[in-house]
Amino acid sequence: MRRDSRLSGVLHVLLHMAQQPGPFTSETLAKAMDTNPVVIRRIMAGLRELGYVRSEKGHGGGWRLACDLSKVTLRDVYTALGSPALLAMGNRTEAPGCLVEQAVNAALDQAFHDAEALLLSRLGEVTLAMLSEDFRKRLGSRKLQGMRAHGA
Amino acid sequence: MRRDSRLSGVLHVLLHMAQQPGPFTSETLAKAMDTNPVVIRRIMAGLRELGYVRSEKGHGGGWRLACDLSKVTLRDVYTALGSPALLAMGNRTEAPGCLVEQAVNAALDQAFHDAEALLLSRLGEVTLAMLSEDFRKRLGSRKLQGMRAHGA
DNA sequence: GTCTCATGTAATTTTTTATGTTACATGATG
DNA sequence: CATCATGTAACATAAAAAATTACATGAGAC
Repeated sequence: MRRDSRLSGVLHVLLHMAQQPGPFTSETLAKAMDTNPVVIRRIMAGLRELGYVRSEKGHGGGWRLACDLSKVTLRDVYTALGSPALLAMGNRTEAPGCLVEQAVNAALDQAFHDAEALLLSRLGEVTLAMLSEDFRKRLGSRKLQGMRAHGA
Repeated sequence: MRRDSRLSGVLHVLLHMAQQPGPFTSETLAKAMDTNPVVIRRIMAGLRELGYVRSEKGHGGGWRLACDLSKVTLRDVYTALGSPALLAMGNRTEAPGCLVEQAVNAALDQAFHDAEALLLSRLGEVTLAMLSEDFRKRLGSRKLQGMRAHGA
């Protein structure tokens, strides 16, 4: 099963943008994510509709954060992507006339629903600000490591 | 994201087999599941290795249940399929040198892991016998409905 | 024995969907 | 008005599940 990495990707972009003020062109972001500018625009379009980012055309244009990072959760970002499927498994067929199928679907749906609810709940607990904070902490650690490696 | 329906499919087959003793040919099962006999054999192969079903060649051959339905959980069946991916989303890349990527992955992995654990736990709570029981209950309801429809 | 039936499995094709790419329109700035 | 950047549609690519084809193997039936 191929796994959808758009959420991971867009979070990556947003955190990079949180480190510097300036506007970022799709091309710049695409290079940082090792993908294509059009892919960036496609992903960011959903975020813009919800007001998380802004875009400007022409000279000096590009993408800019337009939200309070402490107010936006990973779940919000997920929603901005169009709420793609969370689970890799599904029922063989909806609208089953077969009673066996109904029994199977009922059992699986229950388990699937619980797992999705938990996942969404977890995503709702983490804000972009928390991620950014985590990133800075890691940055600090790496700097220390580097100093130790050079004999400081 | 295309959703893997093998678990749903194989449960369907097993429950159908639980309703009658006789051996079932791959072709019969395939027809009931509206798929191809080879797909059935492929799916059942994993179950056979774990001893949940047996197969016999030649005249009068076919597939037969070989386990106590009350001892086999949906999680066991899932494992027999080779434990395919449960979640439709994943990290953009493993082994990330980028610290932003590390921060993002850490947050997502936590949420993903929790959801997977819950799903597996739920699947482990349901046995094939329970599903079979649920099916019979539904069968009873439908019969009653039919009788009412005919004015009984 | 050999004919038929059924599984066992490799190889190939189809289908679906995320992703990548090309092309061109629109708008903003110097 | 020339350049830069987004906005999109249209098309190409890639990966994986599913379906299909083809043929080998083994087990009764006659």
